[in-house]
Amino acid sequence: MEERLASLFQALADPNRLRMIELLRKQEWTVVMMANQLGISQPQASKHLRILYDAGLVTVTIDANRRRYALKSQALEPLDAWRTYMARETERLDRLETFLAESQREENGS
Amino acid sequence: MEERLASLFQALADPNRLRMIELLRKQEWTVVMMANQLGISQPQASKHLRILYDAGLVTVTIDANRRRYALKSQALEPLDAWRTYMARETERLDRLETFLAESQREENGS
DNA sequence: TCGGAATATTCCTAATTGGGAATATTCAAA
DNA sequence: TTTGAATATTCCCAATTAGGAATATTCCGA
Repeated sequence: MEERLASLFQALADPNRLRMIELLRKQEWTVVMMANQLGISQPQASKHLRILYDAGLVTVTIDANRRRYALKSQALEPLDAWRTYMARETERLDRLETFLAESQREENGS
Repeated sequence: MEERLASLFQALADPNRLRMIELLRKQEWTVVMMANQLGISQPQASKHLRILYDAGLVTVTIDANRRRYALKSQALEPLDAWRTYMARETERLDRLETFLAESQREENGS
């Protein structure tokens, strides 16, 4: 269950990969473009993009000598769903806390 | 910059910690309660809660012998902000892609 | 005051990870 | 066909991490 979401978070849990994803918002990037933009080595760029690919966060288009990496934006949707879920339950918690606090005051007669 | 968000994701990048946060939606939990609920050892529960605490995701109330851990729900807000940011730019990208695709068709005269 | 419960911490180990360096592969261009 | 660019992969190392076991500390209740 949570393994799936945890591995999504794991893929996002690196500054360079977050920067990659943010760059991919705007356009497709090749590995070397990405490496230059981020100031990291080409192998590092390849590795991080591989991790994003394995996590289903990007797609690859083979274009002759190059690979064009693109954002698979719907891959971030589980994150939204989780936040919605959390927000809903947290709201319920807030109501519960209010209720309990009032009950407590009544019990204590104060 | 992204380091901050990356470390938030890092704190969430573990199934047990995700489960903890989900349990904390509903009520406060002590370490032993949490360990029993998740089927993990007490030290493991302590360690994971410590990580969540260091990430600013939970608060601790010292209650005599016990610690009551509670969710600090606003700590998840940067996540929402990032998603909003990403969604906005991605939408722009979608429009750009449509535009480029049309330009391409015009260039190719097809 | 003493025993037990609740908790955090430390030590250890196996696994994972980020980054560097080197290299193999593929493909386009000369 | 040869050269160079683009990319992925492998090997290596240092750092981090999850989990188990043991233990120290704190505090409540008998």
